[in-house]
Amino acid sequence: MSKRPKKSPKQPLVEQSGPTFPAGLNQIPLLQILSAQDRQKVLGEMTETRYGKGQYIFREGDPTEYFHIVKEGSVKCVKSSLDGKECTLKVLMPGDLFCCDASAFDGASHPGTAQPMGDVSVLRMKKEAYFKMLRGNPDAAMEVIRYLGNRLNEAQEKAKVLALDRADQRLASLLVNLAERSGVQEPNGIRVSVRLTRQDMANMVGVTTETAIRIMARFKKERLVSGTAARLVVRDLPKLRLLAST
Amino acid sequence: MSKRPKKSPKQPLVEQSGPTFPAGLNQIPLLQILSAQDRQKVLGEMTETRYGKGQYIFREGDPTEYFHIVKEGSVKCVKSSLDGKECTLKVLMPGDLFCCDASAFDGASHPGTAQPMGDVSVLRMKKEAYFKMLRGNPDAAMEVIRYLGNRLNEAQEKAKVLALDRADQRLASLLVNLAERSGVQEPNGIRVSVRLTRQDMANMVGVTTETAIRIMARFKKERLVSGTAARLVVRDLPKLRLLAST
DNA sequence: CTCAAAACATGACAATAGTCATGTTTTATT
DNA sequence: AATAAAACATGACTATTGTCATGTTTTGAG
Repeated sequence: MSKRPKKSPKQPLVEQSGPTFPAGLNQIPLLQILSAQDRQKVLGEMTETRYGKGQYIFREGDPTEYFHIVKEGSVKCVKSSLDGKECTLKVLMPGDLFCCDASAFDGASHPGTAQPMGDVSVLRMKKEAYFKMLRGNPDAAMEVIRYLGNRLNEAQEKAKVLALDRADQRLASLLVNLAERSGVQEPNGIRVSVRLTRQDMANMVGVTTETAIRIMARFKKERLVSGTAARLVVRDLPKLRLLAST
Repeated sequence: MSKRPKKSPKQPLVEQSGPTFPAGLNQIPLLQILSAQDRQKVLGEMTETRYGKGQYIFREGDPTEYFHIVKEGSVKCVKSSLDGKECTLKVLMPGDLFCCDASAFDGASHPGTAQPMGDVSVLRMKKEAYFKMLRGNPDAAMEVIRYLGNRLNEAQEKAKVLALDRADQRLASLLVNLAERSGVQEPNGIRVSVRLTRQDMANMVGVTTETAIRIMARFKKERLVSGTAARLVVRDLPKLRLLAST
């Protein structure tokens, strides 16, 4: 819920074009479903692009031309209101698809902004090629349906939390999700592998930065979490889970 | 956000089994996409069921066995928190699909409750038959992808509104949506064709019933709306739209 | 290493929305 | 038409969260 509009990006996008063959393409369910030859074909049609801090993958209102897959790093999906407040709807991780949906049809424009969180690498493909691929691969189409259904459930669960829970409960839910979905076990707890400032967390649960700071300070005092931003550790998952659903 | 748990339903479901041929099957994009013979086949595999007030189509936690289409009337998708508060995530209208998604896979259970709003008629189909149909009909699969994508965008827009807007703005958004999506032009405004009490509206925007009543009273005084429940009329759509995004 | 920017922190106060209590009106049902 | 149940309404008070101001600490770029 930050009010200060973000500075616009300075550098042009660093682009590494051409067919992408090797590397960490495991982790991507959609590609693994394809037969070896279909996968080669699809990879030949995809371009890998890297983005860094301060850049945008695309912005709210831009025309929709590509289907995307996160290959490395995290990408946040953000929407803004007219008065400059913004909220983060989803953090995409490697293997996540975006613009695999309706916005990609109908010649519409992007309903939100996609922003890298640190350095990321994204695969993308012209939407026409993507649709053709889906039509020719029932397995791929079913995988996309499964994926979108999961995203829809997730989004609805998020709406429920926003509608019914207090700020501290929403933050607790967020921490539980992060620990479960991107947590790394450590001696003193579960470290969240994505760099998240209090402001980021605030934007994810619909509160002001000050409120997020105050609640996190309380959580820290109660030994539920420790650390900030790059070194955020969940120390008591059960208690947080309890708080989230009380 | 009602706290009083709803009374459980008394009557068993009224069921009208067997193949469903005629009637208002226009309005259903997914069926219209199919070839005449595929459509006949699918209709032969679908069962029409009617539900009335106080009944449930399915409840949160029930096992997922069927794919559903709303044929007549409106269905609300509801989630509850442990302490009995509930929120309405979506009102489904004729042509809307539900359980077309991931929850239907994985042998999972329903993430929310589906409740008729007044009398409704629903078509349903065993999920195995549904999946088989999708695999054999790329056009149908693409339509479901398109549909799910739209639902996801809608859910994310809803999350944004819940995260960033005040109660009166959220209610204004709701009224704008209702007027646009189920509105009937009338001499003094746009009547909302779904019966909606203040409590229903409260559950849709994540406020208490009292707050919804107070805000609606204010809107009435300002001539933005008139009427209650069965006769809710939006009198000044532009002003509401403005308020929603201010 | 330096220094500016970003992130974190905290207090005082204001605005918003929830809670509880109570009463009236409307709506269905017999 | 009678009557019980829902829905609508309103006041008084409380809890939660936002706003604004100000200061400290941490981080990252040069």
